[in-house]
Amino acid sequence: MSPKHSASSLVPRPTDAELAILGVLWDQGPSTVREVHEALNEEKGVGYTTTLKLLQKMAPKGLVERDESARSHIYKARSKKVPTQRRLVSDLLTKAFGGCTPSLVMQALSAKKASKEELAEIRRLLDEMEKGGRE
Amino acid sequence: MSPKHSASSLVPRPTDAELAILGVLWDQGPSTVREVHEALNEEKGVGYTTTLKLLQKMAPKGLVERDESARSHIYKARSKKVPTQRRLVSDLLTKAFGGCTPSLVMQALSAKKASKEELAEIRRLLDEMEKGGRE
DNA sequence: CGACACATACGACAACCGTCGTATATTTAG
DNA sequence: CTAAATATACGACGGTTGTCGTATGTGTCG
Repeated sequence: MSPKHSASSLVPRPTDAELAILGVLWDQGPSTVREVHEALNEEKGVGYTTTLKLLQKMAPKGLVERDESARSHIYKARSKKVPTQRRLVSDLLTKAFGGCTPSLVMQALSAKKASKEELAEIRRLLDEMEKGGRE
Repeated sequence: MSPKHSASSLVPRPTDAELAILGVLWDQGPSTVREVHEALNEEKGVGYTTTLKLLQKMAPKGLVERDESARSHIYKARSKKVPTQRRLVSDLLTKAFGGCTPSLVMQALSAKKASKEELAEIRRLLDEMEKGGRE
């Protein structure tokens, strides 16, 4: 009953670069530009001002919010991890799989071999799902 | 043994509009621009030359190929459906889920409730997978 | 105090995406 | 044969993305 499914499509879908930044923010929690930049540059080399600009552009979009009270502004993810993931996967589901979930799951499983533990985990999810959700 | 895993990253990842076109081509098989255009316009309204231009741009990228022997050129999907789907889902897996497959599967399942049949289908896939692929 | 490090602001830019208008060639109808 | 219909070619454009250089403000250290 509770109106939990707002889905809130006001926030645009994050681009690849934005998603990378959100990933850092989700991992590390609120961070300065420098912290984000350095976490990002472990992998790939990009200029500091690039990260800065990205974060600046993400704020008005509602993807992050910032606290400017300190000299080094603190950025904080505003779109939460799980809903964002769900949104992205849902998007892919309709655009590339015609809404056919098993097909997507199958491709996901064959794209990267999952460990036994992971397979068991998925099985557990299916049990939960079948118990609760009837169609 | 067989070198099936070329993964062939020469073909770029299709964009949203390109994916919609590929979807039509996958469904209908080789088609003229007009056929693609009209199949597409059942849903959304876009100009004929837009579809044309898209297809023209997709050819040099290797996404489609065309037969110009007839006056109305025939376009044919060059990137196959399943590998493309796998590529897209694999992409999302690394970019948004840190490579954690169960997490992606979970979000997929909660994004759109699957029918009992679909759940059973997925279960069957898991069985196959556990039988064949050991980690 | 003065110089240097560091932070933000912001303009610019090349590449790309989706869109369309228009020009031109070819087929077809009358 | 001429006119309308239909096909492709192609340039252009507005918006977005990711990139950076540079300007400017602000702390800090000796």
